[in-house]
Amino acid sequence: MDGGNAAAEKEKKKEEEVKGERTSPRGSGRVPHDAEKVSATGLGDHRDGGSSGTLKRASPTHCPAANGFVHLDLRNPGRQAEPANNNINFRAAQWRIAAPPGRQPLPSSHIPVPRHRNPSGHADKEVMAATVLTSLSTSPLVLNTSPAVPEPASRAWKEVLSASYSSSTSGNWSWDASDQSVPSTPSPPLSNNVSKNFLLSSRGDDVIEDAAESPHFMFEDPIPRKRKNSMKVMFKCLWKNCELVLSTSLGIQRHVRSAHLGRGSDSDYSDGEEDFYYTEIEVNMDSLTEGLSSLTPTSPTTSGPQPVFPQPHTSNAYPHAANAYPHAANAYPQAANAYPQAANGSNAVPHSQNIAVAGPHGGPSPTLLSQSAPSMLYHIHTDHAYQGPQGRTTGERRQPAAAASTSVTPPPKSNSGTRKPRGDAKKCRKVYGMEKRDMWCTACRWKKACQRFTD
DNA sequence: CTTGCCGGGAA
DNA sequence: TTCCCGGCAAG
Repeated sequence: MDGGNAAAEKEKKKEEEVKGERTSPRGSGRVPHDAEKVSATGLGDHRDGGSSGTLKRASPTHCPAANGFVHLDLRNPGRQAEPANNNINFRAAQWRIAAPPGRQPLPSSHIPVPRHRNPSGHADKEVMAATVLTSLSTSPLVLNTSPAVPEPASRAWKEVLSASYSSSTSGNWSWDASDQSVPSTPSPPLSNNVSKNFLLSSRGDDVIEDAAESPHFMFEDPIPRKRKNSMKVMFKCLWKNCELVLSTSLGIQRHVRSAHLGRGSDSDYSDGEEDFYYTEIEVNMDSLTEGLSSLTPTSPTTSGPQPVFPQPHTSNAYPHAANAYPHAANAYPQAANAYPQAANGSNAVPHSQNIAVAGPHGGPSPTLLSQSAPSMLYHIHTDHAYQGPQGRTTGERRQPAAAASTSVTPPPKSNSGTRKPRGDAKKCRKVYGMEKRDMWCTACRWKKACQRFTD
């Protein structure tokens, strides 16, 4: 009898204790819970300090807008086969020194990535135009900062271009104030539409395509940053029955050329006719990603082939990949190692094969995609990938490289919906009360589903 | 608020 | 495996 009472009392006490404790976390819902878990697993390095710290170390300034462009620089060190651990310092130095002496293959730190990718004449044209535009909007002085190094012509303009980029967006690397004394022609912030479009249409192709080619940068930062303004400019094919949407004008032009105008798919030649067959549209990326998140509840590593839902997939798969790379290269030299895993394990890449499209607005049917050459589809990824940098101006959450390789999100409560509805029947607890807990069915005692009074 | 019980940890 | 409990979510 003692025992029983004691036990009951104890229980009661406990229960009360619990209650007392319970009230406080109330309302916080799952968030803290999950957050806690995340951090516990080491997945969520949600401290800004930690994450951006690495980046900061590499960059002389903390200019947030730089994100989008850092990667341009990052790649060079790699190419030059610099020791990984030297990268940071080396790069930092480069940023300060406009024109390093000697015959560095790539004297300027901001030399754009585009390696030996086959330069399409068209792209050149476009970039040239972009260059002009850019130079118009930035100080001429800035252009001078780009060291005149004997290089192939193509490289020359690229340099100029990149110089402009750097100055107009992340203009304060090191030579900022001193060099550019042209306040009257303020460089457009990265976030504004002009530069955004600009990025998408011209440079986007250039760089992003590269990103696709060298995927080592597509790891890390599995947590897609929140885009504030998630409207994205896309290019939609107007050809009848073809609603292909690509994220780059170049891409859409190629598509039109090859798919509809019957030109060689790789033909560089453009007579401008394509322009009539596509239009610009705005797509709300948020809804895309939202859709995605609900569609891909499981981690890529474990999931098998998934139902094809191309649209959302694209949008999501790439954002983080993209964000990843700007700092990835320097922050995590070993990142390259991590990547292979990601590439193999995750199905992000495979999936993307037929994406290409579609806004949330009940977009084009997937079938249409098949019309377009697969190669086209690349553009969209890359572009999406590129989205990342734009949206993040403040520090964003990053994850250790290791975690990045596995999955994007912590295994979601996959079957949270399966929780069985509460029955009407009174359970042991209610029937017997706390005092007679020993009369409860074991399940009830264990806070499991009651076995005695089932529904 | 109370109650049922899932998910997961400890013994 | 058994037992326990934090905490979510329905009511």
